Amino acid sequence: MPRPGRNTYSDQKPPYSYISLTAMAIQSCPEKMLPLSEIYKFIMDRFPYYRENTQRWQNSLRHNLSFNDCFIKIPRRPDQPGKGSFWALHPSCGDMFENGSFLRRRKRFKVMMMMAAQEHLAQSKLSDAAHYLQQQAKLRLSALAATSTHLPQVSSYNVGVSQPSTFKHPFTIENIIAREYKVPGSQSMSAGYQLHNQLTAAWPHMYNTMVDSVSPISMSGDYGAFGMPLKSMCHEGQTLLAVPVPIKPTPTPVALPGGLTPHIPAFLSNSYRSLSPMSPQAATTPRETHTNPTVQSVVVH
DNA sequence: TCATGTTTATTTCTTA
DNA sequence: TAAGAAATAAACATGA
Repeated sequence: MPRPGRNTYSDQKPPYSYISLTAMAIQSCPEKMLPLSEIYKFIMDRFPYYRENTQRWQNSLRHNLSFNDCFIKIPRRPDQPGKGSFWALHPSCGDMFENGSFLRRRKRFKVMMMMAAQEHLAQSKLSDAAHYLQQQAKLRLSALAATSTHLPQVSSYNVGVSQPSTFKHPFTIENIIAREYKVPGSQSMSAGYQLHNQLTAAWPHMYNTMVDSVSPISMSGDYGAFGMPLKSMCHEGQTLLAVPVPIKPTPTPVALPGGLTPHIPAFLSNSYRSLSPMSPQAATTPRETHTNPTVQSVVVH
């Protein structure tokens, strides 16, 4: 963490968007989910810039949480009294910032299922939308289960083991944060894995049942395919189909306005180094995710 | 009452 | 220059 003074975040706006700041906060905690107040606290603790004009940026941050599909709201359990819900990262949004810029994402992370359903309807007027949605829900469940089990491999990077075939670019949100915020027993867990646990813990009777048995899933009522209350998993009119769109490389690292060398917070410094042309990761992983796009990560949950 | 959450509108900025 | 992402503002609803 930079010390207060000139050219630090005390008097400069950090080169991170609210989305990335929020993602950092969420990823920094072992549970991979935080209430709004804790997200505020994380940001203010680490970025003095945000200790002022709190009303302004906190409103923006709340807007981002609601507006962006990369954030999902997790209701508190009855035994977790408190105000507001927990916020977590969508399991499929880990490579949002893979171009190295925390200021702008490659493409807005969008979840869509209703849109897909509508398109489906448009193409086939005879189709039954409810049946279609039900099938989508089944697919999502299968994919979620798969995601939850394979994602942890991703963070093997963090513990210094050799790269598995599922190696993921180090410049992902989970990798950015994980290095510095390793928590015993959780350092090898990815957001997706964590989310699985969150959901299991929060709604065991729904989640476990649904994952275990691919029985027909009702898309009506209060709960969705994740065993989560539907409203908490998707916004109205949105879908759960995660479709980050392919992007073009943006190899240049983030530079602060005025050509200053970015003063990287300690918990990000490793990631920044990984952007260096001399960095082994940067040198040996020439944007493999372009060819692998994101789109391959299109999650038909 | 206040924190939280949603939504809409507008402006600014970056990138193709 | 247009499109899209992000920032900002504001109105409103809800719940502790």
